[in-house]
Amino acid sequence: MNKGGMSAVRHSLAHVLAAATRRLYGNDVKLGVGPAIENGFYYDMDLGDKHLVDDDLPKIEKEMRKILAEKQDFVASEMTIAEAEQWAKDNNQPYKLELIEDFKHNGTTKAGAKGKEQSDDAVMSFYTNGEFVDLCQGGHVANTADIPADAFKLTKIAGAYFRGDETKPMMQRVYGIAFATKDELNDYLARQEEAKARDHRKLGRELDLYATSDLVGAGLPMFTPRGTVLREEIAELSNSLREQIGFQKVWVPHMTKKELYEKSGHWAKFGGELFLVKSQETSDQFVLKPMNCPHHSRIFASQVRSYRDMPQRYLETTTVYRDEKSGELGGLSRVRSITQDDSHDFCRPDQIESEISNLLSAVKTIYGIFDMKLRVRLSYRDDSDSYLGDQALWDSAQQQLKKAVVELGDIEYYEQEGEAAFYGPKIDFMATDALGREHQLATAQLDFVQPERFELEYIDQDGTAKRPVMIHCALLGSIERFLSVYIEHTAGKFPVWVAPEQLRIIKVKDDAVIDKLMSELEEEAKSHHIRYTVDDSNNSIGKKVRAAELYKVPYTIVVGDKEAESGQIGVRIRKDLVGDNTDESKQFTVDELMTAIQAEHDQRTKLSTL
RNA sequence: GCCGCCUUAGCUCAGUGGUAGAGCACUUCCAUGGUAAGGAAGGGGUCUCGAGUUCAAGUCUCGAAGGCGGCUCCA
Repeated sequence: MNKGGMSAVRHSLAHVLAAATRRLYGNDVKLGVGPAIENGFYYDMDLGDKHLVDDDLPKIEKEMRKILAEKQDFVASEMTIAEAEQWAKDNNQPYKLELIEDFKHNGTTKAGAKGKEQSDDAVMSFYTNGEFVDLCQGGHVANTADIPADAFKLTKIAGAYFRGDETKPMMQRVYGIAFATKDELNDYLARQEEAKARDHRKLGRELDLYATSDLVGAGLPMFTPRGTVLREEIAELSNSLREQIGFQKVWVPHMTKKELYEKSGHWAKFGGELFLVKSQETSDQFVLKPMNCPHHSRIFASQVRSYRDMPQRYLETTTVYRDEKSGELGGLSRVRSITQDDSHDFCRPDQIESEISNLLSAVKTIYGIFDMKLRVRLSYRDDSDSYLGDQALWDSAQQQLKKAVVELGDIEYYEQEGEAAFYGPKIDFMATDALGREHQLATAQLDFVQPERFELEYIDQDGTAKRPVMIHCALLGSIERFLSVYIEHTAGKFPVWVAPEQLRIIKVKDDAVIDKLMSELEEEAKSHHIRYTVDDSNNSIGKKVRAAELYKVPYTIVVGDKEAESGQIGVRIRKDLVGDNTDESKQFTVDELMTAIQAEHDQRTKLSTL
């Protein structure tokens, strides 16, 4: 196999997939596009009235293996555009025809791309393997026998608009994965299994963290006592980090007249996503707040601000409501009630760098505590005129952003033009989880437009009114989405400081002496502010230990005659907390145990000191 | 929103037109226990909802709601 070999294998497999589907379902199968993708390939097909279902995949896969065994050569050929058009018409391939037309007019088949008109003698390339002919740019293996027959698998069927355009017909996309060897395929499948086992929706149920109800509605999760501990510990961490850099808590109501968003410009842009609330008393039209910045800007504007008062830093961890399209909801990662750890920093233009610098160190600290690696993207404007605000302000702000990132040090960053919001440049943080997946969670965005729209001002040294810059920032993004990531990152094995239940006390049997020790343990746990539960149920010890294991409780103790006599307690510590050299016989006195757990609990406070 | 699949006990799931099931969980009883499931009995269902086909519907058809996968990766 030559260089870039897997890409050729995957692309060739897409052709074999289409060829096999045709053999099974006839040449009427209309073809869309069939590229190689990361780890695999897909082909978009339109089977007319026939709809592929999951059970069809093994049949197609079998046919594909037959084609591989036939050792078909991939043969390149060319046609002029006119010949290609005729070929598409003769073979009833409307989607291919559309691609050819695009090529004819733009010199590329890329959707929406603009290029130059092609001359009549321009040619397009075709590839033939066996009886299967396809318009194709190339990048194939020489022969189907070059494709490892035991290292690919069709995985799923999905609907996909032709070229991702929702005005175009919906086709059926068959996905497959493909690797160089069977071992790599199996590794990949094993990783998928691991991801499935860690799925936050599964763990959310098993660990009793959140619940949903049809009566409440889609995308509106509720948090159980355990889940609420998680939420609040994490929110409190974010709050305290921001308080350390001068942010102050504020509070705003959850509904507002829609005029606020007309003024901010959000009504025009996001109106369709707002939940409307109708007053039965007045004619006012209210909405559930979809963001907090307009409110916070009203707090800023509630007094005359001097340059000495700047910056004004507000923080609020609060829920906003957005009516996402129903198909985009799922678990905790996409919801309609979104709790943001929102912050708004109103500062002078010359304060951007120091403010950003503070926020950056808060972000770095919090992801350090979560044990997630961070990568930073600096998103700048490009030369187009789709950005609002003064060019000089943009230039200065972008320089200050970069300076703050560089001075923070020890963090990977890259710059990208054209990725800024229309209202200002921003910094996006990509966090990597334990399975190597990247998630965009924290952001810091500059905003030159809202201060303008709300006519925010402060009085400068020279007595004139100046416009502040607004910085939107969230360390976690949304608590719900963050939790979905964090649950999967930790596989539910939460560090002690955030664990909903830190200690489980299992009672062996009813007995006066044991009960006395139990009371002592409970008193001590309370005075050390440890989150504990007592299991005095009528079950076997083994079963009670198992229950504690399944809940991934960090510390479990069994209290019976032995403990009551010796005053020493053997502690079962969750495996990931002790490493490999498990010393299960380690004995503690009651006081040693409680002090040790409290120390673990307090670790967060120490870590989160900037 | 659109395409496909799914929805049966609190949970995970069997049940292919003819009397609603299992395991776990729950309750009670027995066992008084020693670090990942002790034993027995019991309670629990408008088969998501609505309409239709049929002598008969959990099962077939249509619609709604909810869930899952997907809808940018250059022929």
